[in-house]
Amino acid sequence: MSHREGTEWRIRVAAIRALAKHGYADLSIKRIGEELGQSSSLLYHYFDDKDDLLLSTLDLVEEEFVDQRGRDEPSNPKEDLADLIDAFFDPFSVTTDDVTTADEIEFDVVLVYVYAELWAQATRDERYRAKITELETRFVDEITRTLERGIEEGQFRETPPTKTAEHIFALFLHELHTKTAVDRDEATEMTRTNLYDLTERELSVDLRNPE
Amino acid sequence: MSHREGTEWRIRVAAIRALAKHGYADLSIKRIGEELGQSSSLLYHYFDDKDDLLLSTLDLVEEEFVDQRGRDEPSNPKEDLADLIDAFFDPFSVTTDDVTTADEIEFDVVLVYVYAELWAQATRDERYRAKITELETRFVDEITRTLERGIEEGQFRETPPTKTAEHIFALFLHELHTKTAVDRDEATEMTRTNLYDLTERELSVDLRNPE
Amino acid sequence: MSHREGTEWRIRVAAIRALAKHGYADLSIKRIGEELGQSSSLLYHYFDDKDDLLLSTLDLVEEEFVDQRGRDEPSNPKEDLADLIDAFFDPFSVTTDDVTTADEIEFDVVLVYVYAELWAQATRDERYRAKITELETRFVDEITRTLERGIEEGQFRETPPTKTAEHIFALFLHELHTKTAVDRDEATEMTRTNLYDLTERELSVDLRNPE
Amino acid sequence: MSHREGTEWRIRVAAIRALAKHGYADLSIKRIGEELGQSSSLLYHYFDDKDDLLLSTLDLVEEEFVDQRGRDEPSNPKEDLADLIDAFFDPFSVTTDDVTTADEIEFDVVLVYVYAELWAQATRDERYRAKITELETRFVDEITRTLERGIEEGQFRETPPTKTAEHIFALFLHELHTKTAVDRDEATEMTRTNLYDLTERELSVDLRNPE
DNA sequence: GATGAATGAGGCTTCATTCAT
DNA sequence: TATGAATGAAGCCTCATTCAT
Repeated sequence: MSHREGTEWRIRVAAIRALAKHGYADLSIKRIGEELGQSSSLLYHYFDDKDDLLLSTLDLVEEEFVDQRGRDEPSNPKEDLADLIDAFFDPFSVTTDDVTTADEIEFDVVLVYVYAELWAQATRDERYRAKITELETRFVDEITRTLERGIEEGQFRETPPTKTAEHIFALFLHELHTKTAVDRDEATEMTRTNLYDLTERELSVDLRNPE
Repeated sequence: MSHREGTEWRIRVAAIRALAKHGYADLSIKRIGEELGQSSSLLYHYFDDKDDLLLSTLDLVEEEFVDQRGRDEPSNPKEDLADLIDAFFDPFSVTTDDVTTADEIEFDVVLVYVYAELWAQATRDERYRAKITELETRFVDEITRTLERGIEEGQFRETPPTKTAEHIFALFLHELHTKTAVDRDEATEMTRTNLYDLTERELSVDLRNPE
Repeated sequence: MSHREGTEWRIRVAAIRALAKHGYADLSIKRIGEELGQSSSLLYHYFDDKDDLLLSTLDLVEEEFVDQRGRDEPSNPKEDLADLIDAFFDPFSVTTDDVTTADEIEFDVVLVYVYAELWAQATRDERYRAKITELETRFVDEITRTLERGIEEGQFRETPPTKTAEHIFALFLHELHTKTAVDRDEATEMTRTNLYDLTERELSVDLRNPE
Repeated sequence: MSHREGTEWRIRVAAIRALAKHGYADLSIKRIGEELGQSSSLLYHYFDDKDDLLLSTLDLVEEEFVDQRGRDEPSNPKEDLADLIDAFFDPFSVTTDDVTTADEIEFDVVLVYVYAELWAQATRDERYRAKITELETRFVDEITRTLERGIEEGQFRETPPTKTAEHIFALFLHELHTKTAVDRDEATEMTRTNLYDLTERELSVDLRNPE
């Protein structure tokens, strides 16, 4: 995949890693250069300015997401839904401390943290908001389509797919938030339970016990 | 109430307003001074440094929250739950643009935006994380207690209160996120629906149609 | 005179000296700080930015000019004209090398060099152009008024005062230019001759030989 | 004419145009590259560094000047003087705004603006001063020679040619200055008048009314 | 002949903070 | 209590230049 090579791509990756490590508020051009292992002024050959680079970072998050999603052919809705949930929850097995400290974190882990990091910017900058909106729309759409397929195929109970997809996404956010921003261990334990209860009730399907 | 007066309190309020207006990443001592209408060096008489002030800001968020909660005697669990939900959703009738632009925003509106603003910091700074954790614990506890009271009084169906409270909180987060960080109107419309469906199903109570 | 004191005034003076020493193109905030003997960031307490400071510099040139002019009561037109010419030519007894090297140059000498330095900016920046225009207008007006007085009093021959004043100013520019920008010694020697010939012919008065 | 071709010549032209457009203080290698439409690093094949290029730029100004002058055989001194004056005044029919904005300005127009731009540099850099000195000497010499021919042929009154030539040049400078650096319309109108009065008086010849 | 990658130095400006008053 | 003066560090970005291709 050609877009996974070249200096421009390396800079974007460095920006993402630096963002995960230091956070948006403490992210400096200098630190991106350090993460890159090259002169910080180099990035001005490839991006207009800091904002341009950071915005493009969100494109990379999306590209990765698309690549990851497009990898497997959709087949069994129930399994697809389970996979999607796992893919979302997996990164959180890596703790925040690891992310802010370690040097070599797997990329999909880092991406989740970057996402959380840029929420706050989306509140004030419409460019960030537009990108994040698109990303989430895509994500929720994919859940919705999986639900629809399951309903068509009679695997899931009939339920308003959009509403249920949004509900699932809400529980994802809860997980993301409690894992990254607070120390409420009892809460994080509850997310999956609530998620499985939800699917059970809404879809009449139990994702926990694959028979 | 003594803690609502004096220069120290005014500084904290100014910090909160400046935080809501500019965001954590673009919050400077100078801007707090501007919001305060006094010299920025004044705050060094009352706080050790910027961090100290900002941290103390979270105390104020908590104080306000406590005051607000403690105002009314708990009475009817169903009504209490409905009030709690309304209190959370109300601030979002004020748009993000208003918050970042206007000068005189009602305080409880500002607080919600500040809260979203500080999530990201909590990821990296344990002091923020501790405060936010405490705040959320308190908030979820209150929901839990309300549910427990309702169950005791037979107003709600028997349900694991902690789990359900956490589920309600997840939907609160969803609302907070979609209202502040993305333009997904269809999503924001769905939050309340999901919330009411949840209470109906879990608690066998319909908060929408007070008979 | 109160405007001749205080940090703001000292900064403007430092800017002027640095401008004379290094020239507009090589004038940096750092160098102004060095000339001032204080931190370069200090100037941001008194001026919005570099441009603001430099523009204000021209105000100082004007203030000095006004003060200098307003010092003596106008009396004898012939003597006044001679004084005015001397005041303009005097600074050029200090060579360019002195200005760019020495530390303590008399202020009215420096001002002339600053003036030449900012011409080029006036071509591109209307704010500079406006200030320089005003300054020159004032200067030529004063020459004009002196001529008018001389004509009224019968000391000078009847001549269109505006046109002659402008002609005199043209010869001033010639002096300024040849003294600062080129090594054409024969030209500089000729300026005064041309100037005296002009007054003799136009005004029927010989400024060289006060009888 | 070989010196009017090739990449080196194109680079010099680009430098001149960029100089006229942005001014010396804001002239960067990058901008020259943009004006050239090629990579900025190209110029390091033809010039040692920025200074070298800019200095060579003045050679081009001189070459153009020489070409322009050498074009016609000197014939009638009176007509030659009139032509010379016209050639100097013509470029100023193009306004400063045009020069700093438009893309395709006639070359002799641009040259005048470049000349004014480099005065300030000549004050501090002897290499610039040497070139500008030579250029002006040549220019004034040509005026002087024209005057001498006119005197020899009896077309002009006997007058010290050097002094008068310098006086004419002073009025040229006045025109250059008022047209480029200030908004003093009344002054620019007066320059020609003064110039014609001068020739009439000094040379007993009226350039305005060719009978 | 021509380019794009790369860099270190330096540009302007904002920042958090201290201090004397 | 409150302020304005003052500063050093750091921020983002542009610059002139070199080098490999």
